[in-house]
Amino acid sequence: MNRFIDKLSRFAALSENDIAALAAATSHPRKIAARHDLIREGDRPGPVFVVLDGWACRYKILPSGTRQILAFLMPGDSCDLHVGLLEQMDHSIQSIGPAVIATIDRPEIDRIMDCHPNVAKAMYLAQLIDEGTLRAWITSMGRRTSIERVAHLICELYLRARNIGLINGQHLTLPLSQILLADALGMTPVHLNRILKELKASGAMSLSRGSLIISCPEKLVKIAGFDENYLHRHLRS
Amino acid sequence: MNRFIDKLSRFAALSENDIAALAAATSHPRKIAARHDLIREGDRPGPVFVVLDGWACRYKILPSGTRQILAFLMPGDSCDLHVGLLEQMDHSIQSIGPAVIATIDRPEIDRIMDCHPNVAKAMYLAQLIDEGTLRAWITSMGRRTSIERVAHLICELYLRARNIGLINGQHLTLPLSQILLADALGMTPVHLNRILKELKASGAMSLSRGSLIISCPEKLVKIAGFDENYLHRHLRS
DNA sequence: CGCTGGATTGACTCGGATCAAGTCGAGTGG
DNA sequence: CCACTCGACTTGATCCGAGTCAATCCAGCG
Repeated sequence: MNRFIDKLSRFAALSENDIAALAAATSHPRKIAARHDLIREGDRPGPVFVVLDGWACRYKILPSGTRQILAFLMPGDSCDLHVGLLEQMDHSIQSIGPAVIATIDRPEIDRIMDCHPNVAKAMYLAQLIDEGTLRAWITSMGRRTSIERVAHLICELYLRARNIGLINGQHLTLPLSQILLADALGMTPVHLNRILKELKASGAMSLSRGSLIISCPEKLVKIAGFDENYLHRHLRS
Repeated sequence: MNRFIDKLSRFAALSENDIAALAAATSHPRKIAARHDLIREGDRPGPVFVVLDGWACRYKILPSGTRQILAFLMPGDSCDLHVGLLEQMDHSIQSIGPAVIATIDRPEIDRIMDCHPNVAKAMYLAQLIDEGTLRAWITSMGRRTSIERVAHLICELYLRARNIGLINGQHLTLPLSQILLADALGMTPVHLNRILKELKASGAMSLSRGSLIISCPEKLVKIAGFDENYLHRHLRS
């Protein structure tokens, strides 16, 4: 099972040949320990990373020492195609738990993009969705209250996880500590904890020790003011 | 003078031929009134927009009616290459003042990207920088205090404007009302006004009626904790 | 000259940060 | 098997940055 291929297959019709090329490119993944930096801000970008299993995150550390998480990478997600054009990274990428990561170096990426237009199309779509997600995060941070923001992120993670078949029933295992979530949401862990309590009390959802249960999706969506359009699950035909 | 070509020329060595193709593609721009939506959230994306003169912004409106500005587009900036792949826009784009906008439709973009690899490279770089900017905004909203956030945005706008030759001396004309800036920074106009007063008092900068003067760049950079790396002005050779 | 939208200032409120103690659970080693 | 440790989670008390509400000022303009 290759979640990267699964994901791209949902974005474009891939031929046997396309799939074989992707399988070959990701056929030598590495196992990565938890909390291991794949690349750090300031480093010169190398190959493209593809998360085959486990979760990772993009983040920045500020002069004051605080951290802002910029994105969560789930199984199947990859980082920018063209990073190789840059002189240095403007952020870091770290595994969250233990993970399985493939790397595809620049010549191979270029070859795949040239010879497999449908793969290229799928990767462009993935990138557009990532960008839409960045914009949704800005919107959350700027204009949503903290309970809306938390609910919104949970909606996003739930839908993304469901897209790649990570859900059983209404239950999802989120390998994210409250500290991690707080760093993603731009708030303190203390406050996040209280908000989670509030969400639980409202009957919308509960999250404890990595186990997320959305007891009332409608309620959660309503609290979040969630509009899934930015995840672009309906594609242009 | 074509600011789009100027900008791309700084990202890759363009041949006469490359430049001619870009000039042809942007040879029939339209004049757009102030505060005019080029495209709205939910619309089906059409051609790629290129801002030749004037400023524009990407934004989202929330259910509560508040607005979050997601990016400022300055002369030379364009919007995503591959939007055409999407079924609908996840945000809107609006001119700020009167603007001159060219549109390049999908077949032509595809042709240019295919036949002019250096143009393609330059556009990929532009996109990577836009993405880095989105991440910098998330970092600002999540982890910077409001004075740091304001100073950071001003640093960014100043540098970007300088890159495209919009500066005379230390003076820059920003066609942005305090309301617009507040919507970009995720704060209220009232509070922004007080922060601007504070920045003026500190001797770092002053902004009045669209006229920005950075009286002490070092001070401003220090307040912002500004690191320009995300603008990627030094390119890989 | 009056209208209008942005800029400015003051008074008050409140969401979320900060500081400070715990509590709980999973490993770890004796 | 139990004590110890370490991180994450929880909860309470207090403080402050920023929002809200409201009045006023000001410049451009029909």
